[in-house]
Amino acid sequence: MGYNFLEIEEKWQGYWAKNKTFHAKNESQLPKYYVLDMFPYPSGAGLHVGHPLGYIASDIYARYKRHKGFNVLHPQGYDSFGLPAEQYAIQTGQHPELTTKTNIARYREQLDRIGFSFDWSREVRTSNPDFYRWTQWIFLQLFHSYYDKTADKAKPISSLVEQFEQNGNLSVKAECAATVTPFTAEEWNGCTTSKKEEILLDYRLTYISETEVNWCAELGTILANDEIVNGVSERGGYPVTKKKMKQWSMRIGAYAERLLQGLATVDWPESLKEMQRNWIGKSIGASVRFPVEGHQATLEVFTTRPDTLFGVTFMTLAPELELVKKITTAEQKASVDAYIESTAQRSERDRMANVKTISGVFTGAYALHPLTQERVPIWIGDYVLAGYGTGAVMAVPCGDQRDYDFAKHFDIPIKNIFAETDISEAAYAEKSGGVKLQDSGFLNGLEYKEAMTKVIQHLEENNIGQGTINYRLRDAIFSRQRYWGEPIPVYYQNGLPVPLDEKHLPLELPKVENYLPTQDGAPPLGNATHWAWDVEEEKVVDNKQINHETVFPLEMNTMPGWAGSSWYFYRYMDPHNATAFVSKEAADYWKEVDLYLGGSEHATGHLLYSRFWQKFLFDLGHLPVEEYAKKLINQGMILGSSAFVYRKAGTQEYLSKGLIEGEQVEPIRVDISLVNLSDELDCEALKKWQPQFAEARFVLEDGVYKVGREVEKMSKSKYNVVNPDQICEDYGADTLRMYEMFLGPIEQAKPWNTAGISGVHSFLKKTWRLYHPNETFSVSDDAPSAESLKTLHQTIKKVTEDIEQFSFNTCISAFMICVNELSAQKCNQRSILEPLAILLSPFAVHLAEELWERLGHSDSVSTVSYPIFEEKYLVESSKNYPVSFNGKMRFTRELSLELSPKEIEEIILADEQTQKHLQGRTPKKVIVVPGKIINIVG
RNA sequence: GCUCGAGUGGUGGAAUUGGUAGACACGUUGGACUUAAAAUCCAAUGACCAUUGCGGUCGUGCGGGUUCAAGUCCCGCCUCGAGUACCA
Repeated sequence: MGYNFLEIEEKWQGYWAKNKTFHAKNESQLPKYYVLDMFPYPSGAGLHVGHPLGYIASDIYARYKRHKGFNVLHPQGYDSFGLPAEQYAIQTGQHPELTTKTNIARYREQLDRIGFSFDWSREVRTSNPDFYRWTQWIFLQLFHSYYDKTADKAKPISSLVEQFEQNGNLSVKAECAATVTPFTAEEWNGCTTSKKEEILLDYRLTYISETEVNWCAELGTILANDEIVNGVSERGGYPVTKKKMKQWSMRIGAYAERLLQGLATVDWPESLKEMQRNWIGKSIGASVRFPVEGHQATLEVFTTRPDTLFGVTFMTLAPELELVKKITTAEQKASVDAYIESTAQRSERDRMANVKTISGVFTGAYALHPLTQERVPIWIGDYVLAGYGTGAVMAVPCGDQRDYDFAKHFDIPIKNIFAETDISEAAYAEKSGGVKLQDSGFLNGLEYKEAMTKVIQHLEENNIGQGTINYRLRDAIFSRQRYWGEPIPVYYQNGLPVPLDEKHLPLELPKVENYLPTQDGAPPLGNATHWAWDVEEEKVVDNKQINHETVFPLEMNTMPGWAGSSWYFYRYMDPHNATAFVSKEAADYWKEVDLYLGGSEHATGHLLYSRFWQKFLFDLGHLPVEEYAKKLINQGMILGSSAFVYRKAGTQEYLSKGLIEGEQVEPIRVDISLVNLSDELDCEALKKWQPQFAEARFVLEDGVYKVGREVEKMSKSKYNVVNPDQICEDYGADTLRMYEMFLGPIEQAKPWNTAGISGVHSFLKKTWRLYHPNETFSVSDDAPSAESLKTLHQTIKKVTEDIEQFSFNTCISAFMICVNELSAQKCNQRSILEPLAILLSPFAVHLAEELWERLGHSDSVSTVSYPIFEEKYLVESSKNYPVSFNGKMRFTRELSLELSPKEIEEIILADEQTQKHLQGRTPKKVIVVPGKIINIVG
């Protein structure tokens, strides 16, 4: 009877489904543990071997925690709204709802085959109305809230209204739009309702405003900063330009400081935290106000170097700034307009490519230096970004390289305020180094640090500026001109958004004929005929009924992909709740995610937005903790190994890899299924694969055609996809699971290489044979040998330590050593083999179940809580046994601790160098290996 | 440019965190079993020298340093990967 993995795996997958083995309960006396995977986008291509890597790792840990006696929540679901799902639908010409459904079914089939211990009764899909109802609900909470800077938390907007009614906004410290002007209580109370609404919109945590956005015409939508990579869209790689549009945004900036501080409290990879810190981009400095000569206007700038204020010789504004048009003089108007025009047309990518070229125009206007009253020319230049700070800088060419380059380029004077420095070649940008200020009025003779304090104090006393902290993090744009997303639950009355009442949720996505995105940015929901809100009937009605008195148009933008994924992990706790997004009891019991596994590509997207929503919902008292993921591990990507053939330029002749040296060849990707494990190509199969190879002639080396290899991302278009189903078919899911873990550390990116899989597979066969020594199952009830006990205990120790540290590759090595040793010992004792089956069960999940059953148990091994995983047992069993050597000094390192003083002396006397080193002192501990002293302590 | 991270056999990767470098696996070579193949088992496998007997020398990207002891710590380089990109 051999190891029939196909039969065994099918049997146990059926058993788990039937018995709901992995069903987690919300009531339990056991301690809880929540293991979460980042849920997948159900794209059309199905899973490749890279996708399950993280799921396997988290599954092992979840199963391990169950054995340790925890009530484990290990759910799975689908992020089924958003660009990837929609793009696939567009490509295949099918409705996204349909493609999403079929894709999910395919994913589920593939996932089931790998034997995960997910509790599928808790499955969520972000595109289900039951789910997005609560996404919309959270949106409404944000709409009805503002950020109180004094209390440093979000509060209901009603409490802001109360303050306005009593004191206006003069004493209110709240996060708001930059354009807010001060008003008194009288002024507020005198406002019309719609004026009040307009003002409140500047304070709401989600708000609508005219903003400069990243427009991607190909995708027909705007994109958030984190959806743009290298100036092109992350998805598809299409060009992106700047465009002004009315958009919903999320005031994530209000949480910048807390998002930064919170990182210190979570166990996340340092590199990922660093990415978030950089993205938030905190900088400390000052705001300084420069009056504009001959205008009412004041130019406010942010600078990290207020100490260099006396070095200002010009100002630079971002060309997009409104103020530019107001202050430009008649003579300069033509050139300024031309410059504004040319920068507006440049795509993001052009901008990035031309970072080195210096461009700008003088506006003709002058600012007055707030300390010296000198006239300072105002320029515009595209090296100043409209979106950062106030979109204006005070230029100090002697202290900043960009200002220096700009000044040199346009022949603007440079004033050196740093004593004894040479700035003939470059600016002096150092902050330290004992350089003193000169030509700087009351700052003369001071160094960086003192000058900073003194100048900020001076600015504040004279009301020309103040110490300020600035963040790079910008508010997140929340509207997408796409069909496949959550409808935003608002309608428009008098041009102002009015939220729906909670009781009307979900606002369901309407059916439309044409869901394709448009080039001009008109949302596809514009095609919906049934998309108006009747406030009297309180329901969605036909567009024809819009009358702007009782029936109003509904919002046509939808939410971005990150909306649903920003809170889904709480829905798993209580997935069927119809009255709350999660019940208080469920949230209090499960509390937070204990272990979160996913890729680092979400560092500045999902992982930041979800922390923002978490903090917001925490502020409002809906959630028990401020950070939702205690520990996070990034799994590295599994890459593909593409295969190449080399066509001699202009011919049908294909050269084997070793023959291309010095030849003019063109590498062409071929499907990796046409290549065997030794990189040899099946030439006949290639001819049939694609017509372009039908006439191919192959030039062989050593009788075979060798292909070239290159490691790159796994993708259908690169013909390098390895399908997990095929691996399961050939070797079994247990082999797949163990091999993926054996490949290397989980955090590391690594290419898939099927060549090594036989090692893991034969390990499983060997394990099987351990229980079936003569082809039939047989274990003995005799007492185990000391040797076998030692092997088992060493394995328990090593495996436990390795699982705790997520070092699954070394853990599997330990299993291999264990089984090899037990085989050599001809061990067949139940008292060894039974614990071994349990130990193996998080890894070889199906095999362990089968062995467990054969050992005579009627329950599932997955649910067994066994003392071998308990520390008490572990400590006792983990004592190291002496290892004997045939030398003079037969000690293990552990034993050397027990050397008597006399023995230590003997060892020292035997070694001249040691005597010299010790100089008569007596060591506490001596560590010895055969023939050598390797450590002396004391 | 800036910020992280990494460089170890033919290959993937270990190394108790300063203590016998190369665990485990793949690959390769030889052997056993077999009519044969597959499967399985055994042995060898960092390089170089020696080999009837022991053994020896060099070895963790490069160059220095600390230490009885360095893949691991410090200083200076080189290469690769990731993130970010005029952030004032």
